[in-house]
Amino acid sequence: MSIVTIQMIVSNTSKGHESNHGPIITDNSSGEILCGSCGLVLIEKVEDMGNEQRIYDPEHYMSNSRTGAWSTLTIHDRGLSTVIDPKNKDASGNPIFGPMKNTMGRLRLWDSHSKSRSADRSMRSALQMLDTVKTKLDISDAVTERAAYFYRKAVLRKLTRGRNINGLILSALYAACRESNVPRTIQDIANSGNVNTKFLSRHYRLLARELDLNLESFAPSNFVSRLASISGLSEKTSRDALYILRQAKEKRITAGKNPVAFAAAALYLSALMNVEQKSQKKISDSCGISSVTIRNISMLLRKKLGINA
DNA sequence: CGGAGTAAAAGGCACTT
DNA sequence: AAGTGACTTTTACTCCG
Repeated sequence: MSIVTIQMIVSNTSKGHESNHGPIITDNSSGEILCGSCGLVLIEKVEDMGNEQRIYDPEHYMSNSRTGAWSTLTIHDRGLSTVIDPKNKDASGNPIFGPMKNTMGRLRLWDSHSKSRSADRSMRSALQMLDTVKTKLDISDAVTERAAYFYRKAVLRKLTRGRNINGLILSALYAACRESNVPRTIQDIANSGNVNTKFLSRHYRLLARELDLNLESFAPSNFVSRLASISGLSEKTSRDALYILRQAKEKRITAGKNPVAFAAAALYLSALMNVEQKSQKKISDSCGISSVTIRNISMLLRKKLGINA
């Protein structure tokens, strides 16, 4: 589909939207088309938003790409802003003197004011938070973009009014992780963002409800390698734990329960079988699940899967 | 101490009033 | 907005080897 076609569709469908919209942003995975200046979702479902040409190699791609740098959702103005150079030099590098110097100073001031005091000041702080947490938890750019997208959607729905920005941006990140199956718990994200878990889960529920997000919970197996390395368990043990979890999945006994708890219990059992026993308490301490829960779930696994350990 | 087990409290969820 | 009930998890405790 070409840009021209998209613009035709946009002009036909965007009733109530200003006709002078900015660059059009497309979201290939959800098939949405957003207005680049106000973020309004113009079209909800579009088929085949991929590049028109087939891509054979990077050079070929670059020579066929029609656009400049990717417009990114994770910079508050999508990387389109300009900054007035703080050095008092003109375009050819000669110093600026006298009244012109004062004018430049005033322009710079206005420029920075427009950035820090305008309506998107909160957007800046949100995206800054997103960036720090992304770095702390080693989350990919793709997932972070997705989080920024959710956040922008939340802003459009006016969910930010009177609400905590950190709560929403962190929920957006958690939602993006859930969607992309990047195993980060609410607790992980809450810790990195210096907010408490209850606060974050409250905001996440709000976001999920308002944006009609229906995200699957993580599979227990996602957490096995991480827990194994925290608790210092062997490769063999985590492989066996994965095997246990696969059986548990087949028996459909994991639904509605904390996936981390299942991962922990499976590791506990497989550690027993591999004679590198860790006490329930030790595992519980390192994974943030109570020893009672580990006990209960490992009992459940023993019963349902016939494990004698 | 490690583990099994339990009662009671707390938290979250869907649904109703 | 408060209440209800089914459900999961935690807290705090006892008992056993």
